[in-house]
Amino acid sequence: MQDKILNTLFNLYDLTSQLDILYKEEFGDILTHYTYTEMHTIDAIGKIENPNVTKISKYLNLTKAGISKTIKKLAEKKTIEIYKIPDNKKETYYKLTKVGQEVFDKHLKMHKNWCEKDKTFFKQFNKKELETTYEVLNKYTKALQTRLENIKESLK
Amino acid sequence: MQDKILNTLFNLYDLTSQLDILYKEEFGDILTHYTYTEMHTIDAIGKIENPNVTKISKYLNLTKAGISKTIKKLAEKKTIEIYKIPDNKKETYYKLTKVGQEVFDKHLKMHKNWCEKDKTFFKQFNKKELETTYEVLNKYTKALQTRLENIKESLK
DNA sequence: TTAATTTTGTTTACCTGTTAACAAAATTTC
DNA sequence: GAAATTTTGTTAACAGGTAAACAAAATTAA
Repeated sequence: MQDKILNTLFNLYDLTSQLDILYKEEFGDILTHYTYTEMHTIDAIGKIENPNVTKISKYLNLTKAGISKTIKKLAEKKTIEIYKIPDNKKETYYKLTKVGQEVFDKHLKMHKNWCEKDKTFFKQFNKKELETTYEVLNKYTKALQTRLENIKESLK
Repeated sequence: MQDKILNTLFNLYDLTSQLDILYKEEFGDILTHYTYTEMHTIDAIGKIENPNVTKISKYLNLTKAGISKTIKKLAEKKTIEIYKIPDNKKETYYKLTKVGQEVFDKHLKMHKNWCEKDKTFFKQFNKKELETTYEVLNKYTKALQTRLENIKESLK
């Protein structure tokens, strides 16, 4: 049974990458002009307060170098705007343009729609079942985390 | 609770990419000279019967172009050997060299060790709990698959 | 207030993957 | 058996990520 669970987790993992590919296509219209990463960067800029490269990269778990490049492309596409704050020559901030905001809204709407489907799906299970599933998954995640820490430690 | 489950799944997903990074490092020695993809290609060559580019790419869910490049590097490193079968000028086959076999064995050993830890971990749950978890995950995977199909269909 | 350190963001060189175009070989069709 | 199609594997151009080196600015320490 344990093997079955791990296998299913692997399948889920695999599915997610397919979702990634289709993700942006589901929108149609303007959204098809953005890659997966660009979409997420737009989303981050829409959600983070006074977003700069450092904050975005932390939010998306990507390097500053990577974000720096994506930002550049989005600025060229006029999806975002660059601005500076007086008395701060170091940091650069970004905000969505009108087009950027449209993309952001559509993305959000789509995301909500997706969550709605999830909600309907999970109704078939009772509280106990969901709690058990959560417990197993959560404990497994924590166990993996510990193993990971140990490996990192032993590499020092 | 459903949100908690999805969140945990996301964390698991994120963890896996970290595992990817550390994966090869846990071996030490010769294994540190191989990237994650190279390791998996070596593994595939060791496991597939008469492996060629096409078979390996299907096995690893990567494109033939990608495998073609990895193969080239592994051959340069003398980890694998290229061979042809008489009366077949089209297909090219690969096999592990002595070094390659060592890497393969070590990788296998490490993998078994990993599974052993999983086995120990899952002992804390009873049959019922594991079955419930499996059912939820499996059904969710299938539901996602269906959604994915529908999106693909609507894009045609 | 100067010096040392940290933070910020960019550029460079690289890695690993993709799609698309291709040539060569094998297979199928007629 | 010739022609059309499919299979096989390579290459080229590109996408999107990384680490490392860097300059400029801000902060901390002395």
